[in-house]
Amino acid sequence: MFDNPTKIFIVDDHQMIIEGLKSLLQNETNIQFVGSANSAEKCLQYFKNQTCHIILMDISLPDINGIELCKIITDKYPNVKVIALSTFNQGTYVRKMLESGANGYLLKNVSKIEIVKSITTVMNGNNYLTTEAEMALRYENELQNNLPKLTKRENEVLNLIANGFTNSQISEKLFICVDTVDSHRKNLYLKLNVKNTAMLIKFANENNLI
Amino acid sequence: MFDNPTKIFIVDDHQMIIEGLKSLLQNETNIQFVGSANSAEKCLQYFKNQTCHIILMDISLPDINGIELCKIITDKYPNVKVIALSTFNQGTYVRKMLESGANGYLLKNVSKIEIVKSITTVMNGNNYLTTEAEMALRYENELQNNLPKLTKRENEVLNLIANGFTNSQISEKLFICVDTVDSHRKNLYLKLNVKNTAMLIKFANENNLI
DNA sequence: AAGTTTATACCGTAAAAGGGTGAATTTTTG
DNA sequence: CAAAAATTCACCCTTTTACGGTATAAACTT
Repeated sequence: MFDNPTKIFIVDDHQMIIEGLKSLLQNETNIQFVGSANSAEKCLQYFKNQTCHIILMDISLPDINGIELCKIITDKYPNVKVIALSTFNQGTYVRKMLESGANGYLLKNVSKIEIVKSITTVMNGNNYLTTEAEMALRYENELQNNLPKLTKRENEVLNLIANGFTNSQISEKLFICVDTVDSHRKNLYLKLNVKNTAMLIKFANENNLI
Repeated sequence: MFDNPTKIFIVDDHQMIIEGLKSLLQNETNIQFVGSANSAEKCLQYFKNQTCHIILMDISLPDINGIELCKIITDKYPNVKVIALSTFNQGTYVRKMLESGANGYLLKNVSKIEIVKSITTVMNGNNYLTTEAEMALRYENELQNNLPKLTKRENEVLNLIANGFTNSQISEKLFICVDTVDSHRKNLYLKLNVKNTAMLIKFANENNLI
């Protein structure tokens, strides 16, 4: 059976990565490298006149980030598939890229075999996540579910506490009664399962609540 | 004037990076790629029988890290120069690599021109740090100098506070009077220039004191 | 031996912890 | 749409902790 080669475009601000990818893919007969860009702007320029099947797209770009670029591309050119390329394995990034229309997520320590596999998978209409990305995504979900949601007010109070304000100072800032601030503080302790200021701030810091 | 080409060996667990570097350097007439390894072990294997002028060495390797590998190499083979390759721009890494005998430090977003420049510089017997690495190193020094030293006791107390223990609980743990614990706490406030628990924990968290 | 730092300790006032209660408002949901 | 739930606000009271000075013996620096 004869297939047209899959046309690949690469977006990465690191020329080294582009060269590496090209080099890794150059012996694949059914994969054709059609171009590359070091920035989101240059990438968009390319797609004004030309196209491809799959973009291998770095998340961190100099102008706008990969998440935004991915949104633009998948919106403007629905036939173009995006496989995200990242050094970082954070659930947040994986989720955001998928929400922005990406069909794949690879880490840069990927092997040649896995790149080819991801391209084939995505070309067949399925999503491809590298094992680590899948795990990061799952971990993030669990984390998110276990973190109780704080109300706007509680978040305000938490941030003011973290910045060293006392209950009475906070009450002045928010134009509410000291007792109310104290209530919020107590609710924070309850929700976050801590029993004093020190634990509250430590927990909040570790969970990026402040 | 005729020069022998500089022999380059690359150590990186990301095949993509190796391919990229090879690709970037392949047109340089006075640079010769002699081999690569994906792990510290394979790197050391190579040097049992062969050698090179410069190793481009990733800091994060699967078996032992680049810092350790660099120590071993520069110790065993003093004629081999090492240029560190890192995705991360942290002063700590830069310092540790230089202490381990590296002669250069590049970030992976490096351009072809800068790689060649770093190789030339190091071959001429000088050190080459990319601008970002130099700044990170300087910043780290300033940070270190501006952080007041805490005494053993103060550190103990700080950690116990951060873990949510009250002064009286701490006094029981350390077999000292509550007032003494309180004094240490006050000294911490003074040294770290904060005025309450919340700020103390926030500061300590941000500066990796706990 | 003199001076500095560290660890220790006491007192008094202000603030936070911890307990409970309750009511008006907004949001969620059946 | 109305009931249920969550949010925001407010008050009271007691105990504990925080935080402001001040001070002294011990342990290091020089």
